[in-house]
Amino acid sequence: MRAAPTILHLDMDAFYASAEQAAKPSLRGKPVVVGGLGPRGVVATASYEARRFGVHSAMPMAQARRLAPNAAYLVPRFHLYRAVSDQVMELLGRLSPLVEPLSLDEAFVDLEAGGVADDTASALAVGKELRAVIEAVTGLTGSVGLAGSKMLAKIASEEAKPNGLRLIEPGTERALLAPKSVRILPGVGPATADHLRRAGMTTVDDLAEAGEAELVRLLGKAHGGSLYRMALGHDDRPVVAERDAKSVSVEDTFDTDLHDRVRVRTEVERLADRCVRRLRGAGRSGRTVVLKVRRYDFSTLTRSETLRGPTDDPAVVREAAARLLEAVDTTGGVRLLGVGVTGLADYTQEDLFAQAAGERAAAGDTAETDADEGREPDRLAADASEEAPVTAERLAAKGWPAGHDVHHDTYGHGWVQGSGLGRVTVRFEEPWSAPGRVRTFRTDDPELRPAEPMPLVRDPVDYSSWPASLPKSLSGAVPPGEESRP
DNA sequence: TCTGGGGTCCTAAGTCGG
DNA sequence: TCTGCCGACTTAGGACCC
Repeated sequence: MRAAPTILHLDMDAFYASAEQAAKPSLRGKPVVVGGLGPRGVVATASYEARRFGVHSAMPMAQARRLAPNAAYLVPRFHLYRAVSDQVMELLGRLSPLVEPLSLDEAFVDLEAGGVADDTASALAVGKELRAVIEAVTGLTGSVGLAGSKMLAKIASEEAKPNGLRLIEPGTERALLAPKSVRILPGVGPATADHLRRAGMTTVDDLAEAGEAELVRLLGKAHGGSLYRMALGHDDRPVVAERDAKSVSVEDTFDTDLHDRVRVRTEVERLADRCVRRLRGAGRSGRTVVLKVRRYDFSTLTRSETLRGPTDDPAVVREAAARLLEAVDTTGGVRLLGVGVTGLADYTQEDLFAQAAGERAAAGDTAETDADEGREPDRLAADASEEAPVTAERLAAKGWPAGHDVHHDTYGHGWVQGSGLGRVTVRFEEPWSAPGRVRTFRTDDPELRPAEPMPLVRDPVDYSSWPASLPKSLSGAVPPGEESRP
């Protein structure tokens, strides 16, 4: 814990949903839900309007639709969110070399390391300016928390939400935390909270009173120890600029459970290839291959195999994943499959061919069946015959995903409101236009084609000299007295 | 009509070599 | 030679985060 509140936590407000509302004037002020639209989708982000209906992230989409049947339901557009996120992170980078992104919409900044703030007043000033500049540049609002540690800065931004700023003065943290639920501490999820509740602890103060020994007894050395320190308001984790990824993985949940063993195998191979593509894209290789299987009853198991050296060879990963699958009982159906690689190393060219051959030989030694003989023909047959059935409905949804931008030669820029039965409904509007009109076309209308998202802000102010000086258009843009929201 | 996808960290058991 | 101990490593699973 440092003496001045110079750790900043930024959290963009309902990020995906807000970006969609900024891009689509007709959705502003309306409930918007972004997430998977398939039968097994969940909510990624709900706008504040949708939250009033009880919709929140991680909720099954079907449940959200029951709660808010009139909300707009959109597929996430990560390209757009990443572009906005890059703008925001670039601004944060001007404040300090120590910026730690947690996701597309969240980051810690060490203001002291950046030399832009060293006391309460300067930290507050930076927080205010940052919020104003982010809104001017991206058109979106974010909430800022300032405190002497990461934990408290994050709690502060949580309390500032939406669209606010909150500072926790060093020295006040213990009293501030005491009456709150244990759930606000990082690392306390539903399972740990339940564990603690059964031991009679529901508030942070209960944890502090219980003492370290008791928490370690309940939760283990690492978890119990760190929780005790957090309960006292102690958190000296540094802001870490770039940390290397430790694993790469891909997974798919299927709309309906897979029962055919051959199909399961081809899906595992597909996932292995996708995983390796990502691995190579990051310029890494890995030594341990992990297979993840979620069964029909949601029970999940993982199987892993460590190779003799790191690889980025798709054949090696594919074969390891296939070997792991052999040992898994999939009767009853498979809901999700995943393939991952851990034990990452910086990519170095090795004798991959020899390694692939070696793994094949090892598999031949231990397999109970003569899998090697049957494998190749099986795979070819599978590729030819096991194509997923594609309905017209699904094709339409794939071709014109809800929420994506389109251009029509006659009507201009718009976005897909919905599609199906050979029709696609488009609303014609731009981020800075008035709410637009809706028209329906055939899905094969030659004048209609997919389009790139438009920038959310038409005339970005010149902020290139920030934070040395604030652009003229922004000075005075911060409403007075907003910094202390209860 | 349940429950995504991408990660991180921790624990515990078992194995192996010294 | 037997036994115990220790550390490193592998594997599986669970909890948590956004």
